[in-house]
Amino acid sequence: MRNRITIQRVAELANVSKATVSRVLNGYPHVRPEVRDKVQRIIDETGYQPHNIARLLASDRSSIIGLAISSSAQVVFNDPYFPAITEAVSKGAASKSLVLSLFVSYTDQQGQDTLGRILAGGLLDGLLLTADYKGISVLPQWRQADIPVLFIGRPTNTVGINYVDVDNVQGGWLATSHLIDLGYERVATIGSNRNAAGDDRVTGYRKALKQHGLAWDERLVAFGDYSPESGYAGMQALLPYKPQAVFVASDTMALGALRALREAGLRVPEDVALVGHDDLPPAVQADPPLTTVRQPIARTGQLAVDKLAQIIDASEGTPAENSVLPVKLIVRESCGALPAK
Amino acid sequence: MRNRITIQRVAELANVSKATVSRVLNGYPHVRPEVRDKVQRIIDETGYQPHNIARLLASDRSSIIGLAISSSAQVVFNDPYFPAITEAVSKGAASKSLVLSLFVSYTDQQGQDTLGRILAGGLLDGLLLTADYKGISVLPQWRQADIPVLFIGRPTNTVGINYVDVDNVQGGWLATSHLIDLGYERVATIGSNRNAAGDDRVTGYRKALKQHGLAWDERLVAFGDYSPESGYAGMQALLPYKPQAVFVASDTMALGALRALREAGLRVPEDVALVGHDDLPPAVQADPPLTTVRQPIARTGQLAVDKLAQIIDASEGTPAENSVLPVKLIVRESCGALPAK
DNA sequence: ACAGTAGATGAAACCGGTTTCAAAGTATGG
DNA sequence: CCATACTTTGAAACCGGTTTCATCTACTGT
Repeated sequence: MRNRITIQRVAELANVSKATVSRVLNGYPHVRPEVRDKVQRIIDETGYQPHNIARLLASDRSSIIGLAISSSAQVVFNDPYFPAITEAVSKGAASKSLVLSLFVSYTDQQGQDTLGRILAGGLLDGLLLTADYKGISVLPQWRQADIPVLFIGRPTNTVGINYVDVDNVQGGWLATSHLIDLGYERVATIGSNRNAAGDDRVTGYRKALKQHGLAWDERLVAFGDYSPESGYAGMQALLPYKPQAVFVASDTMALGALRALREAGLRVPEDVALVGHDDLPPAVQADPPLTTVRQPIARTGQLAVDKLAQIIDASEGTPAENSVLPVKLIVRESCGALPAK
Repeated sequence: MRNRITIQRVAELANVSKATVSRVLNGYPHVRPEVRDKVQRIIDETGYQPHNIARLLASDRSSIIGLAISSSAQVVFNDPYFPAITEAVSKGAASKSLVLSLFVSYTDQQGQDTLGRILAGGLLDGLLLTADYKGISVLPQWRQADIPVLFIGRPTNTVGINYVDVDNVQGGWLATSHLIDLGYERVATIGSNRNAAGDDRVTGYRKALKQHGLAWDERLVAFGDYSPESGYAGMQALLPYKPQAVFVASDTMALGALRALREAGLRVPEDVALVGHDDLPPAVQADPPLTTVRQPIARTGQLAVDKLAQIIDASEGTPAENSVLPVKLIVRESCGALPAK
């Protein structure tokens, strides 16, 4: 960097020592107001900006957090959930003056190597991980780096790890109860067993059935992998058993399910009612617009950053208190509660 | 960091100086093979990892590049283009051992502040910017930081700035020509004038018309903002003028257009043929699947990283040579060239 | 008026690497 | 066999901040 202004230069101009400038910079006490003002003026006049890297080295803090998005293969950004959470985390980080670095596909070999190297290099103050697949657990890399880690979504096979999650059981329950309350009796589901969220939503479905005195019928339960194709296949598997209503555990799968219904010549909601989950943009665009369960993604992202920052600051007593955010039913046309437009 | 192994410790264990270890680490010459081996052995045994931050400070290189995604309001990650390019850039960065940091919404006030601070702090070696809106130009922040910058997509009002783009003129031309070749005569378009890509696609459309001796009819041209809603509105505006075929300048808008057609009781492609642009996942999921122009997004991302890295390394003679990647027509059902399934 | 203490300040060490430079060692050529 | 050049190596400076610690000043209470 050619001739950047350094703290030394500012100190000279203000006739004080580097230490004093540093104190002003960081708002520390023990500086006389007039000195503080003078230094501040010089800083403003020169447009001095502290050199991040140098600051990091000295303070052993980088103010950089990582967001690692798992996923095998191409699925990554196909589900709009990931972009949404990424955006939310990005904004959360900005609001706390943290820099966000992004790692896509940390589960494949190259991703692991990259991430491992970064972690060992001490660049990151903390790491957020999306727990979107079962089997994600504490990988050796970050166990060794002992860096603060927080999962977004509940990891399945790891205890003592902090996470921020939404209440997926409630999601499944809300959707299913709504359908039952509307009078449907053969209520099916297209769930997923790929991750904890999928399990939870099915649990909510089951809970609602039980509570309303309906029996669990294996043939009315299909499983998918959050892709539209799997929703399509799931619906085709359900059709022979004549469901009156279906809770689809993700909007993305619901789009596939819609297509299967259309191809089978069935109308939504007249012949089969549908409720999705997530309330991502495609839900509104669908034909008919999807009744769905809204996850507070923006809040999830912000909260994840806040909690991670908190863990980083605490450094010692890791506050193992996890957060589960509530979800909310959004009624549109696909469930039959509203008249079609 | 508690008790990390430092270069000093490695040097002691190997009975050499820090300088020598540094040479081994960076593969510099002037180290006797046996010394090199010994140092390497110690490094392996201890699992030593150089401290990134310290290295950065000393070498004035961070190996961190930024990706700034512009956009006002909520639009950001609604168009699957952004997630796709983000993923591509992320992988590109990983393949070059660069760390990627992400800045969403760099055009609003907070985003600008954040980015400005980071740039001035000298944390980033280079910056990639998505040129998705007209009016994005060289902001004072990075002009001052004089950091290497590369646009993804062609910026409209800036010269002498490097960019990587896809051949949008060709895209518009391919789509329109295809429709004309299929025998449609009233070929409309839903374009966009929000960015250079939009302009170019319309230019391609116009070029194809001219080349086939068809007249430009103002009433057959609508403009949108890449949202499904604007595609919907655009199609409604076109319908009174009875287009036989429409080139929609993005798949996302095409989805909206499809909905407008369905609501008008028109079948695709029997009544109106459609060609989209981008070939993002929704194109395949659409009903009917969209004929569209495929942009090589993965390659764009990788190329952008490569070029940025090149500019960073060159430091002096900025190679102002820009790249424009070719696009390709993908024929599916919405254009009527194939029989419906 | 004076001991005691709190506040303000600067010098210097430090963070963990890279890079320069001088010195020592080794090979080459006349 | 000696002058010359080239390779190998380590000591020390350096990158630009933060933090410790000692010193000096000013204020408190008696």
